[in-house]
Amino acid sequence: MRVSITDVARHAGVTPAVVSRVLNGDPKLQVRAETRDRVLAAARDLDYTPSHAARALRHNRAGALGLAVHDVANPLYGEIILGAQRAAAEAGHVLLLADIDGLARGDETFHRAVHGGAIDGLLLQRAGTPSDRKVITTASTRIPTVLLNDRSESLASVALDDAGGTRLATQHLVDLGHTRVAHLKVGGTQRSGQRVRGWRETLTRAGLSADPGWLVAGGHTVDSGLAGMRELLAVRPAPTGVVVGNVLAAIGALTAAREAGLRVPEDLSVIAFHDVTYAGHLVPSLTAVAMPMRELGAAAVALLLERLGGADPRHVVVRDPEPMLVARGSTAPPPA
Amino acid sequence: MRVSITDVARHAGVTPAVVSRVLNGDPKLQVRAETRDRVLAAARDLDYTPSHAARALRHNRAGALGLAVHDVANPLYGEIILGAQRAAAEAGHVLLLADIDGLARGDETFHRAVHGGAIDGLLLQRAGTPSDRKVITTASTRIPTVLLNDRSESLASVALDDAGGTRLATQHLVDLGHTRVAHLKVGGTQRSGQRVRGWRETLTRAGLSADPGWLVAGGHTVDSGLAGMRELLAVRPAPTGVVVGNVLAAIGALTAAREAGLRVPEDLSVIAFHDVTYAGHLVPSLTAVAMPMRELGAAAVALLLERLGGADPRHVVVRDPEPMLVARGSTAPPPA
DNA sequence: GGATGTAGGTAAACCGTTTTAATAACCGCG
DNA sequence: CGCGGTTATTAAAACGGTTTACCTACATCC
Repeated sequence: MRVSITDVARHAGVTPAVVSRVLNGDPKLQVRAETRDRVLAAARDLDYTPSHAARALRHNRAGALGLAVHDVANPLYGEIILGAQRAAAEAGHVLLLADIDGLARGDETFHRAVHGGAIDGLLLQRAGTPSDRKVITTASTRIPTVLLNDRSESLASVALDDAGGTRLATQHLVDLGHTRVAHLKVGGTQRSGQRVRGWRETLTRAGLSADPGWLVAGGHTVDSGLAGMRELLAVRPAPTGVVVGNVLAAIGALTAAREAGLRVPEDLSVIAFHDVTYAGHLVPSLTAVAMPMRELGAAAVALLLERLGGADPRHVVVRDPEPMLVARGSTAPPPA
Repeated sequence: MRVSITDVARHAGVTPAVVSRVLNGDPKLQVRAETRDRVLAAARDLDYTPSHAARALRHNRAGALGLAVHDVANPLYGEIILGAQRAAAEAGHVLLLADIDGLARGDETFHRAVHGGAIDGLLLQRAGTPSDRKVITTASTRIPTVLLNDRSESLASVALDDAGGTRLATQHLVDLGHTRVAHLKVGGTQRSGQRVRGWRETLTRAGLSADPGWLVAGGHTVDSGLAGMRELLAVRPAPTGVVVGNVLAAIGALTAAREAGLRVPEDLSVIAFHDVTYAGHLVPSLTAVAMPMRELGAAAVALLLERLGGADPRHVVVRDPEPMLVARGSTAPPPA
């Protein structure tokens, strides 16, 4: 049996009201120190924990946040999830995980969770698929929603300093002496645009050309990077360095280069946006720009809680810590 | 405002009781078809969804399951999480994510979630750290708990066919003609023992020696694989093939071999337990035994639900689909 | 025509907390 | 001694469902 507040009350010789008010520190409560102590002792003795459901019912808030992503198994999302989970726990909220593609397949559980008030707010990592739209409309009309890695006019959102990170990556290649630098971008989202901007600006500022032919669409999977790189390798004049918008895509890009008989970094330099633990163990080891994914997740939770507090939706860019260049073996000066 | 069951009742001209019983399909309810239709129509028109909290309070079960892992960002765990999440959703339960190391650091949120009845049961992927013990004692006395990738006498548990997978990997090397096959095991857990058994049995059955010197402890990180492999490379007589207990450790092992000037697979064959999407893009591409991680997650949820239904704890081994050999470029016949 | 049955509901308690308004006990004061 | 003012505590409603027991028509049967 659960031990309820009534049990504690009986044990302490008071009514449930007193127990509740003591335990929650009601400032309007006047109570003798001795009574307070009896209540606290009883609660401790019985190992009392308030019922989550009863609280949720009474307060009309669940103390839970939802997190919906496309690919739980993607290590980058994993970092976001970790950051979000910790921040939520710190704030006394639990984090509930959902799978966007599952949801959109008419997953009734999610609908019930949102409309039934099982979660107070939603973090959403969309990827531009049709599923996203469905999920957003289901959720955002009922509960505050925060977009991760994205920007929106109507909803709150958090993003990384995509432009800054790409600038850093591009500048690294420029500093090495590259004059023909391509960009394998990640997709058609807003953040992709920021990255393109970072790439273009850096080249322009260095007096170099940002040839549109060097801007090719990849994706955030190994295969999309492979395909994008194959495409890019056919472009003339051929670039000597490429900024890849995602670390998994970069792995595919390395494969494509190898297929084409190009040596990395001697013939072609590759630098990835995002870093992963094993990047240093690839062959060649992969130079990357590490982005604060964990902090992104934490910031998203903070923003969501802020919204739950009644604040207006806003857009936040996570710049702390800054994007960091991790120079490894896949970048070098261009061939002479 | 939320639309409550009372609103629906008023709209349909009946009492809340009828609405509840119609919507939940109470077999003991006698109702005219016309009335039933009115109720259903009202519920649809008002877009009614029952309150999660109220149900949870009344039924004394939350409709939520907890999943606690050590490393959310680990791609292997990601697969488990995905499988569990989908299975839970299918069964009408939501999945709640927790971070074991966070929990053990005196995370009050988790304690409140378990003791407050926010989750009905817990899936736990332990790793043999002291944190695990704390979490287990917190949870398992209050709610049914299922151990993932492990075995226990007192608790329910699910595991993979670790012995079978290792047999498959070892046999692959034996078939290629290797006679000196080492095993870089993953740790001190029960499942590690199963793998050692698979390795030993296969070699013995082939009339080969399972030299204790060829059994070295690694781990499930890149670094632990690196360290373990360095150790193994000092052993004489040197093995010509090695079965690595984890794919991340295998990546570290490849690095160690490269450091030592060994060519893979010409001088040394490496095969990993577990497969990941990018394994084919490593250099050399990594031969691996793919294990049904997603199904493991799903089976764990099924077992937990079974326990919630009152069944006794039992141990389940997920054998469907079977471990599958994915032959790639890191294995070849031994040097002549 | 009174007992019996059955279809079609309804009333009310209950789950565990929180919170507001009310009340009892006590005190000093005139 | 009766009154106002604290101080300490309580009673009760409310949150939104579910469920059991009960009630009311109406029809049936002998």
